[in-house]
Amino acid sequence: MSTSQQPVLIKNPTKLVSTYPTVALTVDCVIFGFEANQLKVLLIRSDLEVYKGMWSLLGDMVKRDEELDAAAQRVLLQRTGMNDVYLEQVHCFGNPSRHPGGRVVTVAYCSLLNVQHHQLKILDNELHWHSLASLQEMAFDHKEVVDYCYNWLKKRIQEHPLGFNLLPDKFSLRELQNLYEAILGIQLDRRNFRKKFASMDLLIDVNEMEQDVPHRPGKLYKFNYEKYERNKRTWIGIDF
Amino acid sequence: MSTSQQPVLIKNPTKLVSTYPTVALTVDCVIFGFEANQLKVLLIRSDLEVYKGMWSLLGDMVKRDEELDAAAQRVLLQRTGMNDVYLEQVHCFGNPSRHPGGRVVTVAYCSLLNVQHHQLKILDNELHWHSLASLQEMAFDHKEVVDYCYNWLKKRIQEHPLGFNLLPDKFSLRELQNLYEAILGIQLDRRNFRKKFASMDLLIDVNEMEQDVPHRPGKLYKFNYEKYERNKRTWIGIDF
DNA sequence: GCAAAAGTGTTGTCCTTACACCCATGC
DNA sequence: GCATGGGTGTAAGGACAACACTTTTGC
Repeated sequence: MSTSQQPVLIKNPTKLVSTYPTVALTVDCVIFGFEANQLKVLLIRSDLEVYKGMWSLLGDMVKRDEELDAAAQRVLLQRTGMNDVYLEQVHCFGNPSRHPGGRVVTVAYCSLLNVQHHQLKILDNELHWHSLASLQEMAFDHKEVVDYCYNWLKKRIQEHPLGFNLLPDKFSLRELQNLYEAILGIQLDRRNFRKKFASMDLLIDVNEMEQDVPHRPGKLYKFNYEKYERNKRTWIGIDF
Repeated sequence: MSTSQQPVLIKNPTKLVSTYPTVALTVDCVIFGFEANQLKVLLIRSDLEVYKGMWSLLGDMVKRDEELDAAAQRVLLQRTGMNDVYLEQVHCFGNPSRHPGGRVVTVAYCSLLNVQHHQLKILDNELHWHSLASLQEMAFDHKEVVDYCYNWLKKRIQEHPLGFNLLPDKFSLRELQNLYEAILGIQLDRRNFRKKFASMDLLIDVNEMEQDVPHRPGKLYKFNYEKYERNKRTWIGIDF
């Protein structure tokens, strides 16, 4: 197309676009949560017969004239009743045969939710938190999408304070460390971990203690989002 | 849509997909190069009259049943005559009014080319290397796409040895440092820069010297891709 | 001989890692 | 009193930042 030598200008862009093949476009939300020391992902049962019994991401078509980000927000709202959720575009998946109903290109969005804070208000299609570790076959290419997003998350959480979205407002250092260990799949030294966060000086001691733990209760902290935003660095690294 | 309470399975996915609105889908290639100590980007003149005179990225529709990655490769081949080029998906842009001809969603791909190595064989539509610094208004939302990709590049180049794609096979440390300074827009200490690369031990001394420089010639090096691939780390950081 | 860039080392600081003991609480 | 995790400090090594002088080459 348009490899012409002369600068022949196209006067009617609409006509040009009408010559393009079109595809169905969807968004899929990969919503991570954390509970019982396990990373979870929010799934529903696929309602396609070919994928009978398999789990599926929360997805839907993008409406005419709808922004992609807005579509992802809408899907989340419609499926779970939650809004005002942090959501990031991760990748676009366009394998021509990824959907049995014809070509459907999907844009994957990722979000991290506090399982306690966001009660699921809608439970249609068996919406539930599924353990990431035990996730096997899924509908469409959704396993691939989840894997991609999980890798994205592992990298992302080392550079940005996303983890705090997965915890209660007030959390103990142990909970924070468990979160990092669960997501990254590695063991971290407790003293160094605490020292690290102490030196960052981004945790606010709320002068409260854990309740109902069968051992010495730990102090609770909040994340200092304000200070973090003020001091954001432009030069990157392992840190945040 | 499918917020039904009962598990009524859909038997005909094709019929379902046919109810989705469809959009035109394109790929746009943001090709960075490096020349005369400046970061450049490969552009053509837009052939839409509404954008008369403005610069545009190398883009084209995605064909029916064409992979997104393949489409990006094809665009690059068709526009420049180059193939076997490293290309990465960066972001999907779906603003409903980004194209004057109707809704066109585009997936941006980024590549980094060695300007010397890849002679432009096709020069249609005034294909040329444009200085990134002097880039002003562009057709469509292409300025936004370029800015996004440039930010992506700055981050990416700190974590991956992409820079070597922009240099000749054999390069001097000065050239390498110039590249980093140009891309990141900062000054780096020469001794520390050299020490850093020396300690990484990923450069092969080819026992040659620069030619035709009006000063003391520097040693030339090659990047040790093999060793890099062997020792890739899984734990990330500023390093690579 | 002069201009221009190549090449090279040291020191202080900070960050990271590895590692072991006492403390507070629930039961 | 015992089990469980909370809380703490130090020493060594490695990475990074700051800094100046001599050398080689082209002209």
